Amino acid sequence: MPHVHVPRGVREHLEDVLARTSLATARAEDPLALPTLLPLGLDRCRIVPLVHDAPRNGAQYQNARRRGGFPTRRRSSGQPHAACQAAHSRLEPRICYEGAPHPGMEKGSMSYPRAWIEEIARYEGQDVELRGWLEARRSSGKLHFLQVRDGTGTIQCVMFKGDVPEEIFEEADHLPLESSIKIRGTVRADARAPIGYELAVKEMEVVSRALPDYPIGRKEHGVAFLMDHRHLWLRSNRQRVIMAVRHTIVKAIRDFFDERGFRLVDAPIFTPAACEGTTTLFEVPYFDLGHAYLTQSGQLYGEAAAMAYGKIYTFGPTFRAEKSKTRRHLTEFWMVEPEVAFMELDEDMDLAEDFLVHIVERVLDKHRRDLERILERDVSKLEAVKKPFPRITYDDAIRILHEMGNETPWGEDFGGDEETLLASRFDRPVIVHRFPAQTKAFYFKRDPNDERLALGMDVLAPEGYGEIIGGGQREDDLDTLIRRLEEHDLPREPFEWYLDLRRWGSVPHAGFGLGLERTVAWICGLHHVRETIPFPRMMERITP
RNA sequence: UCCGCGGUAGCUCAGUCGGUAGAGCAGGUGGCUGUUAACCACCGGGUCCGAGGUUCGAGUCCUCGCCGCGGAGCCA
Repeated sequence: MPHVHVPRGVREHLEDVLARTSLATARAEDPLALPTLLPLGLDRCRIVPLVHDAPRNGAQYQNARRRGGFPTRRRSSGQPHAACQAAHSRLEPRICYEGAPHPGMEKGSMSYPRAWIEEIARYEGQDVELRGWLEARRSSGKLHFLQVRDGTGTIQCVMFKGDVPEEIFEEADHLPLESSIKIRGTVRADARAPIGYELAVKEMEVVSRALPDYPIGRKEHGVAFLMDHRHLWLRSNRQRVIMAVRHTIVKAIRDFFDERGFRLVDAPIFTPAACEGTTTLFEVPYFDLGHAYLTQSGQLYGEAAAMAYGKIYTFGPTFRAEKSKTRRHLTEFWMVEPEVAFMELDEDMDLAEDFLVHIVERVLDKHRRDLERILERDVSKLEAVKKPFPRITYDDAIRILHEMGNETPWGEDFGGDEETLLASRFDRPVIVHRFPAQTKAFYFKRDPNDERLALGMDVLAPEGYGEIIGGGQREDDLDTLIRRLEEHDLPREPFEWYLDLRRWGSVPHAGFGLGLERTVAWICGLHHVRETIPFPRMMERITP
């Protein structure tokens, strides 16, 4: 077998879905890769069509097939599966793994197997039961188009007057939107259907009739209204995709570190004092000990863990009581923070770079179609996220800003405007390093070549999404660190344990923090981070 | 905390110079066998954010207050 390239991500994706379900459907970016997937145990693959795809890969597909590269499942009749034939003629191929029954394929009502819309292609020509919610209805007298959503997707169900009992047809005409239903019929491919498949309805059963006034309509809504109805807004197609991308990013983050041997260490949420001192903390009563604070960073604990286990990451919620009312801020957000012993600033930047490239690749691999079609994201902007990222010093950045007419004086930190300006000079994330020490927290190590500078680095996302990563090398000398605490006017007592890390086997070490919500907003191309988390917590919003 | 914008039907909004409160969607009724945010006809739907003021007359002008949104600072 000739050497063929396995597209990055396909293998991981298949393994991922196979771990989750035993019936997997995955896209193959490059049909030539299929033969190499066989050793993975995918020897029972078949090709199914994606009807709504443009036939742009048809020629490539045909070519691969002539070379005998495609495993094709045949029915017991010996005839190629109808879906395979369709794929052969004009459509982009999909890999479909046939294994043990899907956990969701438990027997549906009345002997119809239950199907999920996400995998509806699998059931073409078969009778199935869908369980979901009535999302929209278009009616044409003796013909209803019922748009049904089951959480994995939306499908058009076609109900002809003669095909169902009269009272069911009447019921379908008046059933309020968002009523929950079980609907049974035959899955068939049809170019007129929005997703290429539709259900020819034979039976419908109402599980719960909704009130007639579902608040979220088919037309536009204001942000405030939608936020008030966040619990219902999550049902929309757009929010479904955003939450799916968030999930993929979380998984990509975990996989990235797990595959590199990092230990996951959970930092506490209740902390005795400020980690960085300057920012505002949420204070909560704590028994006889007075007050505790909600963590604003797991980093100090991450450093302790790195001294114990070498390379670690923390991943959890973080709280900031800053009165920030901007599109980039939440009071509760998720942050992942790797920390590595014996690592210095340059390697820290290498790690951040590999990390972001990995995340973007995984999202593109899994969600390219949804990003383009539902979120209207320009994915070419994401495809540009390749190594190496430009690395500029703070001094360079100031020089560039001055060239562009921004007069930020040396020594000041960058605001949103400066970040956007800088990022606009590059087509991929840009790393800014070696900041003036006074702009950074007490624990940053100084640049041995210039005491005014801290060995910190920020990664600025393109397109004005701002700082998504902040990190750097930590001060590892005991006496210097004690001096820094004094300079920052911080109490020493709560930091004694932290100082211990420098008393017994101190080593150079570095790490960074990545804001999950900002990353999701950037990758999805969202205007505001509040859409990236199911129930955002903001300065003036704590419900729903 | 500061600066800017806004608050009119269930939702999104229009409302001219101060002169009887409007549209689309949603809801209801009827029509239509391939719709794609379906379409067509008809119907119901209002504390114009609140309080006070100017005026013959205030959704509209003025003052104060409340709420929301965006931005700054700070940060991921």
